[in-house]
Amino acid sequence: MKLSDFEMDIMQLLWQEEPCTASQLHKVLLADKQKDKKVAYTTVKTIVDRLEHKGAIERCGHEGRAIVFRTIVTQDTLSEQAMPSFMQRFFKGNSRSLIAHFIKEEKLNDEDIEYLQTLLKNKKLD
Amino acid sequence: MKLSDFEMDIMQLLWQEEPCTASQLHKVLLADKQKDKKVAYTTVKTIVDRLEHKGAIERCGHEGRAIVFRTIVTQDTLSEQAMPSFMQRFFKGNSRSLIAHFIKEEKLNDEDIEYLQTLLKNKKLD
DNA sequence: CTCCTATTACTACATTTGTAGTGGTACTGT
DNA sequence: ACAGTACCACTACAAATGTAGTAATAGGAG
Repeated sequence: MKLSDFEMDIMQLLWQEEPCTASQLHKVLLADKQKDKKVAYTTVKTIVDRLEHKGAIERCGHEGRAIVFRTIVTQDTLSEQAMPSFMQRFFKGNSRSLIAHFIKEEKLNDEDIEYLQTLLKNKKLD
Repeated sequence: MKLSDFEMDIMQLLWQEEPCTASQLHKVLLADKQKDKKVAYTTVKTIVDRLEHKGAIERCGHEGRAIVFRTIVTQDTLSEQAMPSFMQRFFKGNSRSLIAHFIKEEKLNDEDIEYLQTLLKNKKLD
């Protein structure tokens, strides 16, 4: 399943807020600082419709007249599908340099670092 | 600068092969095992034109009648731009779980692991 | 019960993307 | 010098995407 950027944004919200209605999603989107972009309710609804059509989400009830949705696919499923091609495009499939990039560029606190170190240690033992 | 998937593929080739012409890129694409997909020369040329138009690459000479291109933007520049939104979409900006995902899912040999461990150690010292 | 409003289903449309054809022509081999 | 070919610039077009309007109506407020 391939989702567009905006579709992924909505999925992101749904994973956090589900089950919820299209207008709830719309409100969350508008409330979201960080992005000044305003979209109309119908725009969100269109994306929700497309997600439903693609089988990424489904109806699971009503709230008044509004339809309540929940996700069908998990975040992991989607990222696992998207990851390889993403890697390919940006790091020629070299996972080491991808991970290195993130370790260098992203903010990590000591706890994060220790957690990742543990992961690496376990990986080595396999 | 936002590049599409196919545009990124061509950039990938260019970073490896530059400076080179559209037909050289086409040949490399066709030669590339892994993908059975065949594209016409004109398709590649169209993408090259679009990349030029977007300012991602530029002409740097001729080879017979053919135009030789080279990249303008670097891989780092592009991935740095793409990364935040990618992270956002797939990992809600949580770099720790992104890195964890890759450590768990990707193949890494002992040398890779030791390299990454060193990086983490240095990061901690900052 | 009636009216207002929030929602829905549907339609619309400009852009971007993937994909390729066409017509013209600058080189190249003979 | 001529023909063939490879390459260019331009155009085309369907599908996907971002974005939103419209008509109809179910539910809630009074």
